Amino acid sequence: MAKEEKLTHSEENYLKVIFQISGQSRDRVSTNALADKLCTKASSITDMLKKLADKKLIGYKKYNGCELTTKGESIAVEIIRKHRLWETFLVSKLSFGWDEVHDVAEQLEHIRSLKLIDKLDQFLDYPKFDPHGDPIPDKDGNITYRKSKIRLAESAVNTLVEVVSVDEDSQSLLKYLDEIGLKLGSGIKVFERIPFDGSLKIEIVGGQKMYLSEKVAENIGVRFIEKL
Amino acid sequence: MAKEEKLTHSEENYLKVIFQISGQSRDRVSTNALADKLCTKASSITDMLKKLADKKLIGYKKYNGCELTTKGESIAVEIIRKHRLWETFLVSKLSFGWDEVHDVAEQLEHIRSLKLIDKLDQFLDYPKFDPHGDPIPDKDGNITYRKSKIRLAESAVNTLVEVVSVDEDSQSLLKYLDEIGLKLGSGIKVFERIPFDGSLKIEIVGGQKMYLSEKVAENIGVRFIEKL
DNA sequence: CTATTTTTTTAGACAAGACTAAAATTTTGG
DNA sequence: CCAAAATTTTAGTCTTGTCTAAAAAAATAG
Repeated sequence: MAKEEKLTHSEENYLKVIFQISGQSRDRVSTNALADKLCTKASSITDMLKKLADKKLIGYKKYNGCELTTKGESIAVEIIRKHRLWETFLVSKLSFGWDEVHDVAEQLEHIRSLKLIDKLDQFLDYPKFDPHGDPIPDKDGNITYRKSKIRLAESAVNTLVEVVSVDEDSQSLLKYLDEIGLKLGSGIKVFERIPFDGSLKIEIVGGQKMYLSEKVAENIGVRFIEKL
Repeated sequence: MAKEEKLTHSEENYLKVIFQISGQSRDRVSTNALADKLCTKASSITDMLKKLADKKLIGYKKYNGCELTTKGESIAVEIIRKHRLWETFLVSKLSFGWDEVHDVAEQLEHIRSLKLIDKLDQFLDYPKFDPHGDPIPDKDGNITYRKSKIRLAESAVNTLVEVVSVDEDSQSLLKYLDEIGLKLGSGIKVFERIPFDGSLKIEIVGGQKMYLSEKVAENIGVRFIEKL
């Protein structure tokens, strides 16, 4: 049993965001990157990084960013597990839209209860993915990433791909995707990439032909299905 | 639309506890009573009462306790609504025991979402009472108290009564009631009140004959059924 | 390779919410 | 009615997490 010093919501948030920014590759995370994502000033970040380093949750070297320790990572993953399970609950049981769950889940992810999350997981029948297509870590913190996932912005032209995830951070993006009828599982035919602005000429299978900006395409995860 | 200044968890807790202590009769609440219930020092209470008074959530006069304003009361009732709905969720959907829900609900009651609570209410099919038998305020803040409810400690001898509520504050009480097989809806035959310590000789209908201490009997709400 | 720009850290301040110790007020008991 | 006891408030301190402004280090450009 490690010492179960409990963290504040704020500390938990920092760990979560460090995890998210560092990505699968576990890169070191810069102070400014955190300030951006957390909407605070760099000086506040520095303060907190010192505290987290004291608690052995991150490695931190002045002017050289930080990275999670094993302990810090396992806490971060736990928070992400909670976040994604709650999102799943909100969508599948309370019929929230996928664009409405993020803010509420940001609050719910900090509820402390040994029992609650496992019961919720069970109640939801052990879902593997959340409403945005992101994998839900299991009880032991294992995350099974979809190895074949790429960004729509990077997919080749003249291919058919399937939408497997969308970035959940922006409500307005999700609303827009809703409007154009793009969902998880949708097929997308990629016809052409416009050199000028990187936008894509596509067809949502069973739906409309249209152009998607590069920025939108960067926030959509797909897997390759076939050449056209 | 009133100004929707949002309150901290702490402020919400104060309002909730002021409501609970003042009871149906809306009595003024003393500083010490709050300190006891909130497990803080009286000086901390004074500080907070000043803040709440500034925000017009309570009436406060030095050395004379406080009482909720209309605005404060409606916020308190909202928190209680959330608390009781979450408890109901935990017990009826996640199969928590009635003795396990209080602490988690104390956290969940502070989740802020316009939509969440109404959706939850709907999901639970608009329950009228929580797992401890307390009434759940409706969307508009109306609470329908059971007018016929008395404390078991005060019920007459040689009567049959029905358990309609138990105080939820103490996990150990609830566990004990579980052990002796006492539930909401249980019938209790009250045979005798021992003058020495106020304990009661009872029979749980369909269960055992036994003695209940006065302290336990004070925490059980019942309604009269018939004379024996 | 130095000068400027960018990033990061330090120093000092503040608000929230708690605490302790001491002072003030109210209540109570003879 | 006055003295002791209980309650409540004030004053000053602490921690957490944020901020601004200024200093320090690193990165970049000519």
